[in-house]
Amino acid sequence: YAPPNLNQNITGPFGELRDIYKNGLGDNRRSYSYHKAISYLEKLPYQVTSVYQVKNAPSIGKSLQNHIQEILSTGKLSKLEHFRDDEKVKTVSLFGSVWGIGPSNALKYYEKGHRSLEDLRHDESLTRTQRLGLQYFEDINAKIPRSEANYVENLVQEIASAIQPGISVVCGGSYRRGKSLVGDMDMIVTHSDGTSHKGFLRRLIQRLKDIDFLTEDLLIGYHEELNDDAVDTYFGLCKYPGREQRHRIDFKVYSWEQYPFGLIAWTGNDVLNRRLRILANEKGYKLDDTGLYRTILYEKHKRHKVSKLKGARVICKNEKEVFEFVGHPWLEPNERNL
DNA sequence: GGGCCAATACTG
DNA sequence: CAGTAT
DNA sequence: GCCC
Repeated sequence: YAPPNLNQNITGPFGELRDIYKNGLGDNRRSYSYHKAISYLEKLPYQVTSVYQVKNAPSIGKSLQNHIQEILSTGKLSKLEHFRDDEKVKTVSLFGSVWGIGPSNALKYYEKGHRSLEDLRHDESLTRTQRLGLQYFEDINAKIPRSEANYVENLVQEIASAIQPGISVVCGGSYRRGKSLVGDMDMIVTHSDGTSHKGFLRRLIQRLKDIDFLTEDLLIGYHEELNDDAVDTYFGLCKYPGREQRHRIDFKVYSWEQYPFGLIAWTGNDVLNRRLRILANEKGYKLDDTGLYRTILYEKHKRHKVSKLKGARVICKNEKEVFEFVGHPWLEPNERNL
């Protein structure tokens, strides 16, 4: 799945702005607006040659229309040019694209006088994960061919099965959505007997380190077996035997009951996740990667503040039932590139 | 003018 | 607790 | 940023 994208002249600059707002300025909402517009534009079956063609497009309002108009008539986008010329914006945005460095620390490092990733490398105050993010900056940012993700999915499934028969490993994310290139690998793990997933991640990770597949840890979250709804999590880097190139890989282990929700959440895309959660909200439910729950309005005595709590869980045995329950038309994974 | 997904978990 | 990430 |  690799749509041609006939509007790269527009989505290119928009993509840069999206990254600047997200990584440099920490403005996720504005970044998300560009994200949605890009998503819409890159799937158009024709090239936009006049701003009238997007007059009524969803996610493209007054401001983005003006941007498109400017690109069509001048071939450039002054807003972006301005950012490009702004060393502070440019640098902070670059720093913020390092794994482990967010907008706040990106600014902090800039104000300390750093101007390049090389400068950053010499800073003593980097945390362990920031150092890793920096060390493998190129590797982490490199797209992964679909074939390699497929190989990893099979490899991990095989090893997982050997440890615990019946374990299921699925590679989610953009891989499951059918993309020909993926950013990272999101492995979703479960077991149909409802209990064998407990404590499994620790064993899997150990095994994957033994064979030199997992190389660096970024985040580990193992839980006690008593805690039923906690999700064991692992973020890290991996590589192929005989190769040094690292890839970002995540593991999430769900109970059989949570599995359909985990699968949806980790398959995405994020636009769909938000849409589903808003729909659930409107029906008086809360949706996340572990389940669908009745919303309980909880009136705090002080003030008129009303907060929401998770109530009774709705059982869904597969993704379809979740879509159906919240009232969203069913989408195959490869139709979820919204 | 104000909401915009949601909850959790790690790190320092 | 603030920051970061998913 | 978009959309009520």
